[in-house]
Amino acid sequence: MPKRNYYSTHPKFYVSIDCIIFGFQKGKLNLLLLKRNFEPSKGNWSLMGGFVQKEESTDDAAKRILHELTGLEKVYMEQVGAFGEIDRDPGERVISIAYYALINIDDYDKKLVQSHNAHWADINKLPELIFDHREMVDKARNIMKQKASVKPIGFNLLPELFTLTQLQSLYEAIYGETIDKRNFRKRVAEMEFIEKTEEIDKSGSKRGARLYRMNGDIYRKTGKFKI
Amino acid sequence: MPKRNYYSTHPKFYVSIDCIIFGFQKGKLNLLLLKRNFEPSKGNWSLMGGFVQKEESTDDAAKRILHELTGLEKVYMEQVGAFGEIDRDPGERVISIAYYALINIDDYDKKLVQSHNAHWADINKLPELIFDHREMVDKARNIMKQKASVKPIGFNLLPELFTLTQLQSLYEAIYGETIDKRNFRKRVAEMEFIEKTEEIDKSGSKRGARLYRMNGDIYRKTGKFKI
DNA sequence: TCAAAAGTGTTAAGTTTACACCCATGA
DNA sequence: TCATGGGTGTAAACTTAACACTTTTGA
Repeated sequence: MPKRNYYSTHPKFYVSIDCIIFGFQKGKLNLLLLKRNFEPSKGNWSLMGGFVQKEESTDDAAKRILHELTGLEKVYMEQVGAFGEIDRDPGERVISIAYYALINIDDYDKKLVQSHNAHWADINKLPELIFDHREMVDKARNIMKQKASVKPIGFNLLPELFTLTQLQSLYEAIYGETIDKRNFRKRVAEMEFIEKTEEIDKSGSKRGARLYRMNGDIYRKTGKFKI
Repeated sequence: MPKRNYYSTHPKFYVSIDCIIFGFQKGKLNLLLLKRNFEPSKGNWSLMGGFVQKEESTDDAAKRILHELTGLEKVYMEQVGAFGEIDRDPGERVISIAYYALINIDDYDKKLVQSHNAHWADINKLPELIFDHREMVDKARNIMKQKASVKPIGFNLLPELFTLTQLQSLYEAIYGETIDKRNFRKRVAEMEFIEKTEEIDKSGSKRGARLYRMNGDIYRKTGKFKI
């Protein structure tokens, strides 16, 4: 069977990317959502999305689309999976690949985000989302939670320097449950790659709290992570 | 922006499915592989694959493609993820979605499998595979291992009635490590949905071994699974 | 009668959980 | 001076891991 025919008897599809963008602020996990200003489903809330182009891999498309919204590069992203129900997009048959991203809420380009009509929403109080975006969010959240318990990906949601209280409240938000402070700090103390710095953060309390830093090199050499 | 234009400015892609088909036999995990009798990469080993069609979801396409090879229906399948590198298929740009399947090696249609030139290969001694199929296999294996430790999906690889020795050797194959027999049986005994039957299997030993059965109804009501 | 797989409990080690008070500081 | 968040250790409960011998039976 010649090449041209082998492939060309089959149909082609639009392939899109949808991004579940996690941020962490004031003790809450948030998602960056767009109010669509185009059809279909104009005026409704959706994930940031876009179409895969000819000259890019799906991973690159996800990076591009995240960059278009946030201005960020080199962001931690993971694929969530492909969503391929026939009528998932009522406008056309589109197969979508979802990715989640973990960003530091201080770093992104606020004007760019505003210009896309995007807003942060508390992950526990999400508005209704278009299509199957809610399903994507739920799947992303589960995958992220699982991974965050076993790999130090959570630090992507924090500034470079953070207090142990911030770190704990991040993990409480990820797991959706409270954690014992003393047990938490005991575990952190055992991880050498969570380094104590000389700096003190006075913004959260009168007394001030020690700032810590994640050291990726130490982690890669020696690290066992478990929170 | 009118519907037709919004979508139609974007390119379309062939979307394929690749199936990682696990079977369990003689204490080993095996994969069902095809020797391709068509271009590209004719004569090389590959996963069973096919193209998504217009009138089917990607999940349905995966079911269809598995059925075409094995004759099986209602098989346990899970998505592994989308593989979207530009040159992953040297013949054409194809985005592939991988699924893994767990089948009982007694049940499939042997003639159909033969007619596709497919063979079982020990997962620890795989031949070289085309394209990015090896990467798909590795990812599928990790996902399956993780899931099998926490949900009773392993039973899909066993006949309806099985001995505890079979069950243990299945989990040893999945984890790639040996398990203590007494500790293993202790854990099994605590799971009410792994039911002892009245039947004895004499094929594996002179003495004979008790046969057990997985009871899905009991699991759904009360089940905690952890091996 | 013996080889081969089936079956069976106990103890030590390690991990996880529960729990309450003092400290430092700015308002 | 006091309200607020920062910081610290111990003991009990539970879970996991290590370990060896007896039973049955067909060849």
